Amino acid sequence: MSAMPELPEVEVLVRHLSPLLKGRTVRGVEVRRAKVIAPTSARELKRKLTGATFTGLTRRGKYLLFQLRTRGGRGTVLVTGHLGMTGRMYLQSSSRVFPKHAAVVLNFGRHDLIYEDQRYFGRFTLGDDILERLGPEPFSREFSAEHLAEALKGSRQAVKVRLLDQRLVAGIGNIYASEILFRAGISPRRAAGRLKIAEVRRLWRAVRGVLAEAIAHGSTVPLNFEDGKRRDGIFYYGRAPGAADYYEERLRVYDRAGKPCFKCGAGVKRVEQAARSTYFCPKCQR
DNA sequence: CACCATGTTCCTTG
DNA sequence: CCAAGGAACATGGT
Repeated sequence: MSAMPELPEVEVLVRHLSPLLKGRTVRGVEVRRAKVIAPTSARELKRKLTGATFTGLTRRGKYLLFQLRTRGGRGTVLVTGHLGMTGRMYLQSSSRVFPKHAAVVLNFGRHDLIYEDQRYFGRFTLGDDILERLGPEPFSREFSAEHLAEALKGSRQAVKVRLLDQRLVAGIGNIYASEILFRAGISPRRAAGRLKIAEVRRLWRAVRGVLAEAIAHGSTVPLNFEDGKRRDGIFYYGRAPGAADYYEERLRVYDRAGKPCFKCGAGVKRVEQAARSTYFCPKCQR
């Protein structure tokens, strides 16, 4: 399976890129796919970024937030990035030959920041307006068990589908939604508003636990974005670049239809919810 | 060759 | 009006 960036993957990437970008000044901006910067125009992006210096990179949900200082040092520039399903961002030595699906390239002189995206579902836009639509960060104080209970209350929607709503809590995607419900021992098909208090608490703990473990694991895998082959070693599986046979399964249920549940041995099931795959153990998850 | 995969936004239906 | 579901986006893998 290839890599789909959800909160943990973006967090690991941000930790990796942040120190590499800090202090670098943009010398050139190449937009190869206007779609990913819309509604920003290429002209505007170039004008704002050229000569600006990176001061910080943070994460909000699955979004990356780039912060820069303008040439004179007076103003600030914000750029919001999203990796969609197939986006990658990495720094490499400058080259006139860009990767096939390079969408935006920032040149720093001897190095380039490449944003490539096979399907161009991601984004790289000026401003941070989009972040206002997001609910709380899962590790923030604001995301409490009470907040979760309140957000689920009265909803007849399946709890799995609710977890994907970025206004409820930011950063959970289709893969970790299944993983979280498996850990919580709750069926993805349960109506969100029907969960008992104890179940909501278990779910809340599982959200933090699953995401935190994924970040911790991803942080142990050395990143190597310049080997030209696998650029997704950090995602979901721990596979260190150059160590082809090091393979550690991290996912407990996702993509395991028909295989035995790690807890009880029963067969993992796949169902479709809101046109997305959901995996769960019908015995462990009620 | 037909179908499936991920995330987000937008549109339609109930 | 809101909830829920599905399509569209683009590409490659099976």
